[in-house]
Amino acid sequence: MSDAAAGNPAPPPPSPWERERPARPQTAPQRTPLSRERIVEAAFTVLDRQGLDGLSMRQVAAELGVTVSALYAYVSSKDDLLELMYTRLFDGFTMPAPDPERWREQIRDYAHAGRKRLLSHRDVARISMAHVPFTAELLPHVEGLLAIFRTAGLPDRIAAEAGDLISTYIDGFVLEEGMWQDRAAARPDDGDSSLARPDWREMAGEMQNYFASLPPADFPHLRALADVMVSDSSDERFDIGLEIILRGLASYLPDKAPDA
Amino acid sequence: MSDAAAGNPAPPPPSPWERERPARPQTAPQRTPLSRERIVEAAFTVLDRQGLDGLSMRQVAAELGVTVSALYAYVSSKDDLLELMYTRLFDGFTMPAPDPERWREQIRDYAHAGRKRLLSHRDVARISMAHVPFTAELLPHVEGLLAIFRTAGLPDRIAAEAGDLISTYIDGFVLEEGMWQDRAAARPDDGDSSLARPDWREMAGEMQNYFASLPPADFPHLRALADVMVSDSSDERFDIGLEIILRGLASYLPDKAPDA
DNA sequence: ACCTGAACACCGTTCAAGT
DNA sequence: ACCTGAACACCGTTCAAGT
Repeated sequence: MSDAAAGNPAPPPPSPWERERPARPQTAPQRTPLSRERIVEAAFTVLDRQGLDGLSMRQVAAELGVTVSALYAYVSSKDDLLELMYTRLFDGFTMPAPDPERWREQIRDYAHAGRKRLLSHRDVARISMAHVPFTAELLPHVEGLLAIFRTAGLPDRIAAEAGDLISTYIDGFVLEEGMWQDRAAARPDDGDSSLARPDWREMAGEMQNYFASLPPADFPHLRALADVMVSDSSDERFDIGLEIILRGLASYLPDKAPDA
Repeated sequence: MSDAAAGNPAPPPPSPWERERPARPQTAPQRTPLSRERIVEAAFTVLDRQGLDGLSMRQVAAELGVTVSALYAYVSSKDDLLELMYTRLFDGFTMPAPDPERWREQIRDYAHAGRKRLLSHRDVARISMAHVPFTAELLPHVEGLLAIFRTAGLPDRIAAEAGDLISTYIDGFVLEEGMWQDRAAARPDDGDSSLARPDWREMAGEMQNYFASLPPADFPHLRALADVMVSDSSDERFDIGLEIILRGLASYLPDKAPDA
């Protein structure tokens, strides 16, 4: 399903924020030659294996069996590569036509898809937080999001802020999820049982022990909330925060029931 | 005004997330010797001058007129230094005693103070986003925040999420502010007029031009919202997002008027 | 047309050695 | 007790040279 078929508008001209990139080589591939696509793919492989801090141009080159300098014929800088990775996360992601009767549900779907996207590769929330989606390829998504808010009847100044608000929420929430996972993975607890699967439940237990060890007189509320903070799953906690935002937005709708 | 005088509880024992640090040397200073405090101060100087990407241990050492290796007697790693900087941002910041009648105002004050803190040095929002305030020094602030929410009457699961939500909002908002400023500063527009003062208004004009250049048929909502997105000041936009969250939270209060 | 090799100017961190 | 110097194993980026 192409963007056009899904009703998404064509990408706009490049914005002033976009880095210029070297033109893509147009020759026919002979023997799996390098390409921007292959480089991005290799970068995701390195990212999942080593994390963002271990993602270097040299590692990407090694992954491709090639010298570092070879990459610079296709990619103008590491920042350019990161922007490419950021953009690729949105591949195949299309915005629905705005339905004023279902705007909450549409935003929920958008948020869930966004979180899923950010969880699809390690540390991509960190990459996402460092980028603003005002590039030619991503602007249609922003448009689609604003369309939902405005069609729902939100005042313009609220709709304008709402897009940023939920995008920031998604990025920030998944970023924190990732930090917990990293902390859990970094614990020298049970040796190298599994390098790729940090254990959330183990970390939760440790958190709970820590909160329980706090002086009750000094931290009554933290102790009272420790159970719910830890026992709720990430999915549940994500939905709770999302619902707070949705209710806040709904409060600006002119003449509907306050809790539709 | 000490923490105790303000009613803030004493710092708890170190949590499992905290990096252990070398013990602070207890000798009397002879001739402005190194110290953790001086290193952090120098780090902020370098940060403001070169940004987070230009903040290196070597630059900090140079700022102090000292060899890099000298730093490692006081600071166990660069991450440790960053955590120290993060913690220092909260110095002198105390939470008010929760007042259920004024919880919205108290949260607004907290958010404004938080944003001011993040704007006090360049790129600190990026540092903040990479840290979780669950260290001994910062836990009292979390406690104070949760106290406001719970005392106001919010259900536990909402209160537990509310702290994260507004903290993420503050960090994310200021992070974006900083990105715009960096973009504006990076523009090779009018030479090196002033290295320290990126021009928000210039960037806003450029954004507006860009939005105005979009195909109206494809981006009706973006075009419609471009004016308000750009003409509102950062302060106004921050307050709007904050108010959306506060209204969402208020909707969970049991028996008050929905719009107190 | 595509890639290599070598170089440049940096990093964080460690550790023996100086005073 | 405090700091230096040198080294190690890395970085991103450039550019002449190979094929």
